[in-house]
Amino acid sequence: MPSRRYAFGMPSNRSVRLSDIAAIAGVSLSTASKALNGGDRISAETRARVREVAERLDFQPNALARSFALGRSRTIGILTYRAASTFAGPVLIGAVLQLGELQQASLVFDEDLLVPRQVTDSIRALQARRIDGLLVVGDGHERLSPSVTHHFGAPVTYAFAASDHHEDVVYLPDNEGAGRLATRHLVEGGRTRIAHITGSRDSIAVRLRERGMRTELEAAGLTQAGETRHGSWSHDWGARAMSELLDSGAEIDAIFCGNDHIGLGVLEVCAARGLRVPADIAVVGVDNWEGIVLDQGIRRLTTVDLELQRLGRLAAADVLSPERAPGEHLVAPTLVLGPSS
Amino acid sequence: MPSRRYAFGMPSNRSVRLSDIAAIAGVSLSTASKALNGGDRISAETRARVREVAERLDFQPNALARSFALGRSRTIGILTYRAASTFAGPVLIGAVLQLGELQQASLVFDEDLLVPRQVTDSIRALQARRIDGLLVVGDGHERLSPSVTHHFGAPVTYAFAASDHHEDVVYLPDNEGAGRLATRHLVEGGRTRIAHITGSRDSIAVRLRERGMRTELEAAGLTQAGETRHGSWSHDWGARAMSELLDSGAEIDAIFCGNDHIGLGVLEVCAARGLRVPADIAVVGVDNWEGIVLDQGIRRLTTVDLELQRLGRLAAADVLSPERAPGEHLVAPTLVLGPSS
DNA sequence: CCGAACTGCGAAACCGGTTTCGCACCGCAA
DNA sequence: TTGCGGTGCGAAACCGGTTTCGCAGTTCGG
Repeated sequence: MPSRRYAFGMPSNRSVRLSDIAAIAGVSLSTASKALNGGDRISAETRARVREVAERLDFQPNALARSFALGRSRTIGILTYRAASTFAGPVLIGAVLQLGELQQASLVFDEDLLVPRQVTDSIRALQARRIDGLLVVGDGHERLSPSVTHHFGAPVTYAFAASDHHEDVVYLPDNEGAGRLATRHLVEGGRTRIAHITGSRDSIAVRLRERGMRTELEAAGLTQAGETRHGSWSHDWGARAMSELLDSGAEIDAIFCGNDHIGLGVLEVCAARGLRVPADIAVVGVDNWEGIVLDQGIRRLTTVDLELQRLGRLAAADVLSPERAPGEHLVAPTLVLGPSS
Repeated sequence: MPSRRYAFGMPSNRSVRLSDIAAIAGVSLSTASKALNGGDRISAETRARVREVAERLDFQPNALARSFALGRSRTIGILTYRAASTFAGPVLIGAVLQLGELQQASLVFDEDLLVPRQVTDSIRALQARRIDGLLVVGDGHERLSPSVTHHFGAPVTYAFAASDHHEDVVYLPDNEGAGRLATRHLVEGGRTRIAHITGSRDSIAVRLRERGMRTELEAAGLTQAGETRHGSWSHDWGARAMSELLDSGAEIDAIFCGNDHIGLGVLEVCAARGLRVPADIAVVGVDNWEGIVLDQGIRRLTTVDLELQRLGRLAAADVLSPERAPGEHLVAPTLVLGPSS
């Protein structure tokens, strides 16, 4: 961002109104409005004349007046649950950026969806602002979000949150697809002895990723190398599980890790034991924890990106879409290649 | 988020208007307005009666009509430069959450501030929406952002961006303070031989953090252990620099790392060489890359959090503040304790 | 040649608040 | 009693668009 000023007019003390355009073009207010908004029952010449004048005077209709007249605020409400968290953050950013591209403002309330009193207040505030739609951003689909759809006349979409009402429109990451994608990548790389180290069995995401792995292994006619090792999402767990796995004498040529913390722990053990990655062992994680890498040489792990930001964008676009399909929409994950496979 | 519905009224097909309140309370529109908005020249009894009616009918003034009448959109524009990046993201999230708490909508345009054409379009769109203020979110203060302040009648604040106009209101992380904070923490822990491994000398942040370290060392009557090692922000560089440092035979009991990638690389080398952390060597990073840790046992590094989200909040609140002080505002970093010190 | 249908345009209502300003009424001092 | 300032309230203007509907003029078919 080098120093630079943009050639651009100062904001005039009194902005151009539609009535100014009408007067100069020699037509009435209603005709000018129709000319600019593409209404019918107007001659081509008149339309052209009005548009020419509007262009010349750099007419920008007052969005406030327009919103008032049309009853549409061009604002989408966003109800988040711990938006600052690692995973909800990208969803929120994607949503807000997408809405901006669609010229929609975002009104974000971050509430604990567990506290009805707070949610009630937020809902009232959103209703008063006459929002054109609502996006509910959760914290994954480990738990169900209470449906708020029935409070609004405007469309409601759930992102990264499983609503407890099955007719709601819901966008979720495809965890099972992530398991398939990682496994397929390893299989296509010629790996045949693939182990799995992941988080707690209580997590729905863990079970879905496992299932995806199993599906893909079966499709390839392979069996998993040993039992899945369940633990926590931490680096330490990844290192410990990997050590145990190696100590057990299991023959493995690849590890699918439930997330990148675990994956980095696995990498550390490989380095310490002199195993070459990816020559001896390939490692794939999930989450793209290392993020968008600008500098070269930072990324260490091949990983599956759940595309949370894109999920936010899709869900936000959905709120404004004329055709909305009820039910769950899974967002396809992508493979991010790193030096570990 | 357990399954649960909120007791709450359906949106009525026709919402309550101020005229309804006025009619029921037996007063005129203007009186009703004054009663609710706290205007003067109205008796206490009338005010109470009107308010009671409004309360009873659950009156919520139409925000669109109000905005139109007052000419204030209750919307703040946000102009970002690569909002999806690792560092700008938290700033944006903080800003958006803060604005929500202040009942302000956010209109976000993510543009390449290098391309005047795009910025010009965004500025026009923001002007047309009659935004009440503008927040410009940059990508740190490595480069100057072109000032757009003069395009708007509304207040403009720069967050995580150094404007090229010195009278602009700018919020930046206190990188020098981060260097001081990390160093002081090590000194107070009894460390006396502190080395520094960091990123490229070209980076302003690198130089500021170095300066902070130097200041604090001098205050403690210490000297830095060896020369600062400049490289990249990567894990690999951290590991390599640490190995070289140890091979050189330098006596050190602490490392201040320019960021957490480097810090984690350093930790890995310590583990490989059998150095006990923090007994033999303390390590401190910057960025809080490991983020908000919910599970126990995930964090490995003591680090300095630059409080980017809080920076976003402060800058957003500043836009709406009646008293805005021109110039740079530095946001104080915080120390996040981990097992490495 | 006449009536119906269609075309192009404008007067006016409407969206729902806020704010100005004038009127009626009151108490109080001269 | 008169004059004056202050109080409580309401009629009406205003914010700047969109939309309805009616009128005049034209075309066209019978």
